[in-house]
Amino acid sequence: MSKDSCRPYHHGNLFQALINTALELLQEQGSWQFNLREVARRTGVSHAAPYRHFSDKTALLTELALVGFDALGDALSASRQPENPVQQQLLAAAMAYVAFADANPALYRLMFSADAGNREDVHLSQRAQNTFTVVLALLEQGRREGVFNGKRPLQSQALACWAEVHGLALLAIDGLLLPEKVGNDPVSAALSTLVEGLGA
Amino acid sequence: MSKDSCRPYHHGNLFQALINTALELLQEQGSWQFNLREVARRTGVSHAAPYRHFSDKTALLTELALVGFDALGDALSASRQPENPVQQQLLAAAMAYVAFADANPALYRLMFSADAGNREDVHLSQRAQNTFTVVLALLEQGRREGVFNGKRPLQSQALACWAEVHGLALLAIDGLLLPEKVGNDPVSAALSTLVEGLGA
DNA sequence: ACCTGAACACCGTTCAAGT
DNA sequence: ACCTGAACACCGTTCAAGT
Repeated sequence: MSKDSCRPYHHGNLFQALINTALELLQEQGSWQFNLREVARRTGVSHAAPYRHFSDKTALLTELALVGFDALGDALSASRQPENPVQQQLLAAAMAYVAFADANPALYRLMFSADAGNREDVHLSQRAQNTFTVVLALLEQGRREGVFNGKRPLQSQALACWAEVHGLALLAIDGLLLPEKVGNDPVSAALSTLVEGLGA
Repeated sequence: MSKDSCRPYHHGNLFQALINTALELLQEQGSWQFNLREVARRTGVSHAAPYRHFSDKTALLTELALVGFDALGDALSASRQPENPVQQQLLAAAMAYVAFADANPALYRLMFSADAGNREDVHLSQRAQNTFTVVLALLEQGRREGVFNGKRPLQSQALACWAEVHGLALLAIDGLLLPEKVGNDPVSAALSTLVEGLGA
């Protein structure tokens, strides 16, 4: 995309290049257990170069997770169809969510694993909370329209939705959603069960 | 517990001793990213000794996951109170489930992470399915008693329950259930929302 | 200002020996 | 039959130099 793309870095933006390579490795190896040395190798720099841009392997992983949350946010935005009834909107958002996780399993896992090196990174848990916000908005709309009930606190219902979707995403990623056992569209079926509980 | 517990292994059952040490490290470090060498060290054997009992670090991890599933099964059994109405039983089982995950975060994560080295270990996914079975039984009972509806296929409802509980467990583990935002008992509140969807 | 090469400590794994 | 010690390849990280 830039003027001379034969040797894009070495004095271009190695920062981005490293992130891209790392995303590739994440996808290929199915986990964040790749080595920094190979990231460097694949990017065409010495194994010490990344340390000029990331203090740590953990720092790289954190950056990847942030990219992931942005991408998830974009996917959810893209799936929005405000002209539909709220139930359908909620379903559609949930399907888009699970589809994202299914398409980027290692990235999705990384986003949520305090396991990695993610510790209590404020940025991360805040972005995770943003996902939560999307659900909240739809639930509020549903209540205003009288489609959803107010039996439970709004926050509880939102949490129920998020947990459901998060759980389905992870079960899907880990190959625990066997279609023979659970029907050909387990996700929408399971979600419908939940949405019924929200009905007025 | 055996006759001479001063030096329990060296010629006792090193197999079990290694597993126990590994479980400790798992709990302490909060992830399966400990090293085999330290497991050996803490167990009082050379770093090569474990390879006499486990072909691999992955093999050890798989064993830990199996232990975990057994423990989870025990926890669920212990929480059974057949005299209560089904909704309460379902709630109680779910609470026990989340409590287990909360008490053994790293172990619970390991149990479900294809991430580790768990690959498609048949034993594991089968034990995971067993958890699923418990839910199925309760749902069936609920239907027989006319307390739960049959709007959706049984399998879908069971999946919805499992995903909900799995999702809550992981959100709890990863510290995303902030009590200020979500009430003092987010889990039971979220679950109630789901159970309402099952009502006849 | 950014990158390289050598170096350090450490880990997973193997294997020839030891008891 | 089970364990040890040395050894190998490899990784994360650092740092003195290079441009």
